[in-house]
Amino acid sequence: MVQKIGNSFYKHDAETLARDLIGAILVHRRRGRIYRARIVETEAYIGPHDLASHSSKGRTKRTEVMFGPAGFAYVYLIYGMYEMFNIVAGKKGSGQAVLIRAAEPLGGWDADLSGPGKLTRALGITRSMNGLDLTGNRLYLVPDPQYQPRIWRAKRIGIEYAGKWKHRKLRFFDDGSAAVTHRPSG
DNA sequence: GCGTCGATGGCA
DNA sequence: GCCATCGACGCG
Repeated sequence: MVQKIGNSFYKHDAETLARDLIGAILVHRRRGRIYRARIVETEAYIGPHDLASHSSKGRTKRTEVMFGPAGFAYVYLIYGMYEMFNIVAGKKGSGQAVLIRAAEPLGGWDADLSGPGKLTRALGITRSMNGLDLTGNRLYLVPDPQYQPRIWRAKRIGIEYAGKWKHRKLRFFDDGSAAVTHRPSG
C-alpha cells in the first residue's frame, strides 16, 4: 500500500505543487468503487496578485476555500455546466491553488480525462466536495516515484482577460501523454 | 483539421 | 455580463 500524499506536500507554493503533481495518482473512492488516474496536466494560480486567479477577486463566498489551508479541494462551476477541480496550495491565507486539467485512467478503467470538465465528470467530482480534506479517505493523491514524466510548461488556458499574466508559463504537462490539452505547436 | 458558436447557471 | 469548457457544425 503506497503512502498517501500528506499535508506538508501541499504547503509548497502553487507553481511548485503544480509541477510536482505531474505523474502523481489521483484516487477517488466512490460508491464502493475505486477510481485511479495519473495526473498529466496542471495549472498554477499563484495568489491574489495573479489576475487569472479567482483569489484576485478577494475573499468571497466562492473563494473562501482558496484562502484556507493547503491540501483541500476547491471545486467550482464554470460556464453553467462544468466543475473544475483544484487543490489549495501554499500557506494559509495566500490564495493559491492548482487546477487539475487532465489525467489518464489507471487500473483497467477506461475514460476520457482530457480536459478539466471531462475529468471531473468522469471521476464524479462535484461542488459538493468543495472544501474536502485531500488527506482523508475519499479523494486523495498518491505519489508514483517509478513513473518519470517528461515535464514541459506552457501558458495557461482560457485566461485572455488576465493582462500580462496570460503570458506566464504556469501550466505544466507530461509530454508523453496523449491526454494533454492545447499542446503548444512550437 | 481548424475556426466559430451556443449551451447554461453562478457570481460579483 | 462575464466565465480556469466542451462538442457540434461548417467548411472544401
